[in-house]
Amino acid sequence: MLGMDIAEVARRAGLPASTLRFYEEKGLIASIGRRGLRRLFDSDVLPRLALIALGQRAGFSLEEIAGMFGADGRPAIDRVQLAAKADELDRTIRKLAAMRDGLRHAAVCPAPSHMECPTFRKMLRIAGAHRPQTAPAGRKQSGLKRIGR
Amino acid sequence: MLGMDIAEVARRAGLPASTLRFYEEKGLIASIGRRGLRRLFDSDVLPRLALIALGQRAGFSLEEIAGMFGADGRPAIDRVQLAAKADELDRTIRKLAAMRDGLRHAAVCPAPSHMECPTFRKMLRIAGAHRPQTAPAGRKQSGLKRIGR
DNA sequence: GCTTGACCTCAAGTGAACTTCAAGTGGCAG
DNA sequence: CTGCCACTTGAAGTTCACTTGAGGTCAAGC
Repeated sequence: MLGMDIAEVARRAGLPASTLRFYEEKGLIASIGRRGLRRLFDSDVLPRLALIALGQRAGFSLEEIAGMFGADGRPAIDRVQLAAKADELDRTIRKLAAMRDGLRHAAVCPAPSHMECPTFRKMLRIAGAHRPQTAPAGRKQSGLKRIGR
Repeated sequence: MLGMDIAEVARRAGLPASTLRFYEEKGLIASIGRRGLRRLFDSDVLPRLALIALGQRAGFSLEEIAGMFGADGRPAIDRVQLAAKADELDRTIRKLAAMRDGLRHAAVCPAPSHMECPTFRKMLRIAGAHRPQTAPAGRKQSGLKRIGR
């Protein structure tokens, strides 16, 4: 098929065309040429978009994701970075699980107010604990964002 | 002690004073008065801030969190909403766990490129699966954000 | 009495990730 | 050839959660 146009990529990836153009501008994807004004994309853009979506879910920023593609255009992901992200993800999962259990308890808790429930207060302690004030200027952006649209 | 000033609240909560002023403006917290120009806060602002932090971690927006406080100023959180959020959190956790396992595998995978690894490709499928294009205009903001700073 | 420093207000700026808009272009049907 | 319409562009706008900056006030210390 020698190249899909942006509309087809958009349809197949479930993303608006504007997002694809935005990604191209950011260097996350590349078109293989034009037909008239229209971008043509190789079909390998689809797994690449899947990888981008994956990276986003895993908490990488678009900029970080862009850095994961080597010069050859194929993913060249640093294995150390991957392991670090996995560890970070693991810590996040633990916190979220504690949170989920707390929420679930609060949803059925017989205490008249959530504040009187020991489980709820415990959850507050977990949530409030150890916030390292490492934000000197302009959002640190190392953590997870916008997981699970 | 009849009221801490903003600096003390900031210190105890580990938040900058600007954030506290911002939260007050948004109706998330309230000062109990002034000493001169300076805001005074009751000590109950601290658990309240913990609850706000918790809500943020659990994926609620500040606006949603503001809606969780009843007229009496005490948390009046809808139990149905809590359960729904717990379920959402649970789905997110499952995805993240799959992701973590995939990342962890990729970090040690012997395949020359990640793309040639079946586990990695499987992870891509998980990540790329079923994106409901429910984003008509201007950020939906219902998902998790900024978990685990 | 003057300086200092911590607070005050209000407006504007930041950053990520997009979306929206106005104006222009290209290919194809009629 | 003309119209149409889906596409193109670059610039500007949007949202969220804050932060920063300018200019002001006030209580305490020297």
